[in-house]
Amino acid sequence: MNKVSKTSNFSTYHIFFRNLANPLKIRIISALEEKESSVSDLTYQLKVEQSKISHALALLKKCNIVKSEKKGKERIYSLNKKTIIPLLKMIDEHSKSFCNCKECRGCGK
Amino acid sequence: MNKVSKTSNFSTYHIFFRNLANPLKIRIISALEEKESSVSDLTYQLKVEQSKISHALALLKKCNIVKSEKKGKERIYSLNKKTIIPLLKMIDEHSKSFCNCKECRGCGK
DNA sequence: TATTCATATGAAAAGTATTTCATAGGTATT
DNA sequence: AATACCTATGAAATACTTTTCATATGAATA
Repeated sequence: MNKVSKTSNFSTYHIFFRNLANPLKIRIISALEEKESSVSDLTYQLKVEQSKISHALALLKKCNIVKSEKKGKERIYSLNKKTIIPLLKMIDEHSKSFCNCKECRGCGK
Repeated sequence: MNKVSKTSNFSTYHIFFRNLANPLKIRIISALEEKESSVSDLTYQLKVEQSKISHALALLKKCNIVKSEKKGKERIYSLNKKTIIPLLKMIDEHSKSFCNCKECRGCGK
């Protein structure tokens, strides 16, 4: 394995990026960027069924994109901003540098 | 849509991160980090069927992770290092900060 | 221009991830 | 301790991605 993967490995990348390749999880990340929320908060804000939110959060937590803490019967989720915000900004920059036409979103045309 | 997504959008993230959530595409990225290569080079280096490589490269190109130029009947692919190298390094850092046990690769335990 | 080499592409099959739905496990409240 | 509320979880169904395989396109060469 070469440079980029010395310290990490393919599975790590896979489990991490899978989350970011999913629109619902990105919506959750966006919501948590604004303010930490409980599962039911997210359910209400995003108008998405509770178990979808829970399943998604479980995967996000697995690679530490979010963390949670108990608060009574609720569970408050918050974004691990340190990595994720700069990372998404990088992609924003990246795609701004290239084509962003409606059809393809980054075709390079 | 909120902060992170002002300049980008869910589709952009999706198409971009989908690539990085795929082991073969990560292998291709790793190979191209070392040196630019033609499709048949990659086919040989990675011991992977040609059409798999081509399909993968097409998706990587779609969001400008790689670019290509013609050279006779070959097509030389190279990595758009500016974004991708720092980005992968960020994930390496991120997962180093957390658990990295064999079973879960980032469970937070 | 026929042939060969390199790459791309379409579509069905195979593989993988998410969604759905029913239900279970905690915690607070009565 | 019964009930209500909040969240998690398992498994089947659905949706999505990648792989496979056959073939097409395009460039070089004999």
